[in-house]
Amino acid sequence: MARKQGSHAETTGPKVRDAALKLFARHGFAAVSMRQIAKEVGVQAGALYLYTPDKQSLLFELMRDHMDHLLSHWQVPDGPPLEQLEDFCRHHIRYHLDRPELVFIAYMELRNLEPENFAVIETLRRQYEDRLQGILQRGQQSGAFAVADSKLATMAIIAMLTGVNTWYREGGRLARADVEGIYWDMVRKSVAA
Amino acid sequence: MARKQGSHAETTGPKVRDAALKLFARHGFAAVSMRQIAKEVGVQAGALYLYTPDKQSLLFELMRDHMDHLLSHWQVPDGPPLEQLEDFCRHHIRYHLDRPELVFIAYMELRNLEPENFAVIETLRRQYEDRLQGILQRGQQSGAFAVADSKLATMAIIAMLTGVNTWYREGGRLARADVEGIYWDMVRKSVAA
DNA sequence: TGATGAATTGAACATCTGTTCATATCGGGT
DNA sequence: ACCCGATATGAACAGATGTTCAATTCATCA
Repeated sequence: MARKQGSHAETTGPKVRDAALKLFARHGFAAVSMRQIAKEVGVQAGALYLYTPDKQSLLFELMRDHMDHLLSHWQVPDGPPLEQLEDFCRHHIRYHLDRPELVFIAYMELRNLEPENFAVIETLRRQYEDRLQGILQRGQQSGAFAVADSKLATMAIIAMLTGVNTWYREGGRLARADVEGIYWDMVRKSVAA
Repeated sequence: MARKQGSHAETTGPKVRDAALKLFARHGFAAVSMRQIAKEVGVQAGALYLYTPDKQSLLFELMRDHMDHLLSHWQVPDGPPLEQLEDFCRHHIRYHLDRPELVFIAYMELRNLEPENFAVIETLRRQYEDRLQGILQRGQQSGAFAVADSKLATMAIIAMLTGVNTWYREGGRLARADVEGIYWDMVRKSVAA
């Protein structure tokens, strides 16, 4: 046995990525073996190394691409701080509910990154936080918000919004739009002047 | 070689628990081997089985004891909902800042629990959430709060408060009391009528 | 049709995994 | 001083781990 029928790098490559995403999210990076990923793809373990230099890179690239996309997918819009904050909150929830596995990995597997990789992800995450903090600071200056500490408020809001992924289930009691609205309402009030 | 000088079950038992706590928090359950735990304790791997039936129990008992203690350490006090909520928030932050490792494990290692163990921890966690939800519901009825959905608000508040562990560092810019006060202020406003 | 390179296998590597157990030594009570 | 149970060792188990590589088959283009 060797090369399989219908085999293509353009097909197998994404499959490897998807399998890793699914299994890392479900069982955790450390608990998933290369052989399990290979089985999910429908290939032998050795073939994975045509698509990734090693297991660590599989995790790192998943996280880096996620953060890159998160940052490029949304910019702070023009407008008053209150509108910017609403846009941030609604986008954050929508984006996170659309990608529960990537979000889960990005928050859970930081400690499994090698130091250099960790530093890269930390920088990207920090950029995202800084956008929110900027909004809060400008709103504080303009009198639209009353936040005692913009950094703490940033962390508090992000933690609160990201938490939606721990309980939201498709087809549950609340629709996405409801969730979005209720969270935004809480955030709005929490920073209100 | 066999039994070591100064060996005592009352000494080694807690050491095993502490080593597991420290290493699980730092590297994750799946990434830590029994031999690493043994090394941290200063003992051979086989000796660990004098103190735990297996690795899974080590994790489960850590989590169960944590949740038991969390529940017994605080009850909803008498008084108006606003005061109950403040007590909850301040206690939650204090309790969590005092036990960063246990908290981290309790939130990160749920998926590494075997189904029966997971069910036990889920029940305990649910009890804790229900206390907060009860406060919010009573406040809603009395007109003290305006929460669109008490379950969602419960999850939002707990996520926000627990998030303090991701960024707070001892000796940083803010003292614990400051953090407690600022978080409480945000929560109070977020549910305000 | 034939050749070339891309895609994959399957075996092999050394090392690590959780757990068990016969054996040995230590601590404390008599 | 002696003994027994508590406490530990260290070797052994069978299997899993990430990764490499020669060998092999397939897809594609001349």
